[in-house]
Amino acid sequence: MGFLEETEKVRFEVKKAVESLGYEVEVRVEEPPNSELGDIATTVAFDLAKKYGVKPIEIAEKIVNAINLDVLELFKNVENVKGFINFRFDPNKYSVSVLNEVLSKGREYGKFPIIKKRILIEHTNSNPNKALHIGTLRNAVIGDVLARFLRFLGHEVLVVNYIDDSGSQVAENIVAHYFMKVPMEPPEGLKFDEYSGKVYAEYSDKINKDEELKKLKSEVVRKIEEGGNEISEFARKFSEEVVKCQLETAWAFGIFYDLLNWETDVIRSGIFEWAIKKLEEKGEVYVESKGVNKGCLMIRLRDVEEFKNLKAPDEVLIRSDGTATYVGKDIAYASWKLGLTPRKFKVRNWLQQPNGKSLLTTHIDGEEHDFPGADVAITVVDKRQEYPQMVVKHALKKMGMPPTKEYYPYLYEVVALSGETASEITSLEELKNKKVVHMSGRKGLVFNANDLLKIVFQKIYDETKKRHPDKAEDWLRKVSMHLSAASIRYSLVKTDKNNLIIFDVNDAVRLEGDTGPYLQYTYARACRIVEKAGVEINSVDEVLFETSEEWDLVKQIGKFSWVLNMASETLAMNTIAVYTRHLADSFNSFYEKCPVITDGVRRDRLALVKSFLITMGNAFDILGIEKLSMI
RNA sequence: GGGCCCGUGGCCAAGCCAGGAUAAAGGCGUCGGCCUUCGGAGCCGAAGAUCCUGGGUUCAAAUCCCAGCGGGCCCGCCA
Repeated sequence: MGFLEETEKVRFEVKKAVESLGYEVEVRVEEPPNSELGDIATTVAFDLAKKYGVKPIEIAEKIVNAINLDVLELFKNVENVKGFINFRFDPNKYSVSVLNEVLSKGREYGKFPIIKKRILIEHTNSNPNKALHIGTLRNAVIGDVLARFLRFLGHEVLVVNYIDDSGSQVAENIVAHYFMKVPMEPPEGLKFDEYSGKVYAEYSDKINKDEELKKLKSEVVRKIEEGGNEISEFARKFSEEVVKCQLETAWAFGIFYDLLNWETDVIRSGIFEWAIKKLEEKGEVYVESKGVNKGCLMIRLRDVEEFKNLKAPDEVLIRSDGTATYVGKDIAYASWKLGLTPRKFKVRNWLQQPNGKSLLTTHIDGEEHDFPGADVAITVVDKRQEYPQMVVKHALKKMGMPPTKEYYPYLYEVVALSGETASEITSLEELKNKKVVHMSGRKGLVFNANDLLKIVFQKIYDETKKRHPDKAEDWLRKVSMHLSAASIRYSLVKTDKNNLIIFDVNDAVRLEGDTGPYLQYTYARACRIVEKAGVEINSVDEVLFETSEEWDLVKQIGKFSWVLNMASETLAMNTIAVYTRHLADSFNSFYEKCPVITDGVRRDRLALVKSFLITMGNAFDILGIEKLSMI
């Protein structure tokens, strides 16, 4: 069995030994700082020392003597080192066990028993009036990896993308196109989503600084919400055009969805109305009679402990002009996610995705969508939206969300630009010396995901062609595309979600070191060995490993499910990316030192290479990295 | 005014939530090696760190607590 199972066995045996000595304590196991000391360790002796006033070294000695090593078949010994109790694997036995586990489980390797849940993951959530940029891409990649991961573990996962088609951003584009007669045709060379982003940047300020146009915008929002009129039809068509472009970008990165939820449909389905009524019944909303929010429907939040110190904790749900705010609609939408509302969306098939699955979209003319509600609703949103997400969470509680349900805002830090990159894309010299430049759609200061993909692709294509001058153009393009997408995905997911990413183009096109191409290169060179060996191998009886590189690789492979188990608790997807790189590092060191094919084929080493490929492949599936046998 | 996040070699960064062993992965960059054996997008080696500062808790602190400093963000009839 793998590391996860063996740590559990050790924990159990240590606990038994401790109890046999008449003590009671929680036993924790960990990895020693270096493998000279052992493979699994516990500091339980120190805990007992504190709790019972005994000497750690002495109690550790007693525990070691009380442990029945016969039960721990894969271990060679256990010893007391200054109070630390260290277990050491028998390398041959553990290697055989790990390799057979991997070879027999294949694509299932890494899974562990779970309590299966229905999980809804919402990600991407770009306003449908602009192209995806590297910030929304971080959102989409994190969400996609989460979805792939939770599916891999065996959960039932529904991936949705919320289309904010009734907000003020789209309304501004509609004012520009519909009333100010800005043409709908993008100029040569621009996709529709890129074009609409430019129109938004150009007209947003104009509209908001002009009272007449602002009134028009408010009217547009109202019309869009009402539906069944010329403006709402026009707006839906506009948004659909943008969303199609955004989807093409997402697909290029291997990101797919199950359902698109349109904000206007939150209103038209009656879900919004239901949610407001529910809050009214509970006495949690009121109409403001004075001050800046006069005439608005507010939700009362001043009674919530964590909002106590805010200047104005109550939040607007319906504006004085009768239109709904984003938060208002999001509360209603969240009540649907968790199955609190009896109202249903109507949905229909919209597009066929390149992964073969069709994409559903909410639509007024669709069929009723049968979704019983998720146990857990994960919303991937950037940190700036923490406050409104908390509002949603508390509103759900006020509506009577059962404690078995969980609303989980999955927060991550944004992507900003380095001064260098910001000044390059805007030709504004003054930005050059800044360390951080935040992107802004309104200012047109954004780095689009497509543009990044093009730049990375060019670099990778040139490199691939140099290495394979005789390969067909089709192959070169396909492989380069997979490498480019993986490269960008990896760079976005390997960083801790709480860290601000300062994006710099020069760094983004790197192919060496801690990069996606490095991982895929490693995978491909392992494929070459298996191919050349030409020997089927599905199990091993014994191994003759004698190098530390072989042993390190076995241990790394064995740790996969242990890493996934931790990730399932923290939902920190970067830990899976970091593990995957460690795994590649171990393989490359092994590769240099340990030939598999010499006079004949070393069967044990070949089994190790195959096990590596299976493990790495499963990790790639979770990270959304294509498994290429040649790059 | 209130709140959240980040601070680890020149730069980027793992580890922090669940504290341990002589205090610390990896990458970029710098320097030196390795293609007549499975792909050099690789490997091996060297130099480079007051883990922001000061207190505290503890047998043990990069990790937990408190205060401060520096950077980013949120508190809108935007989303």
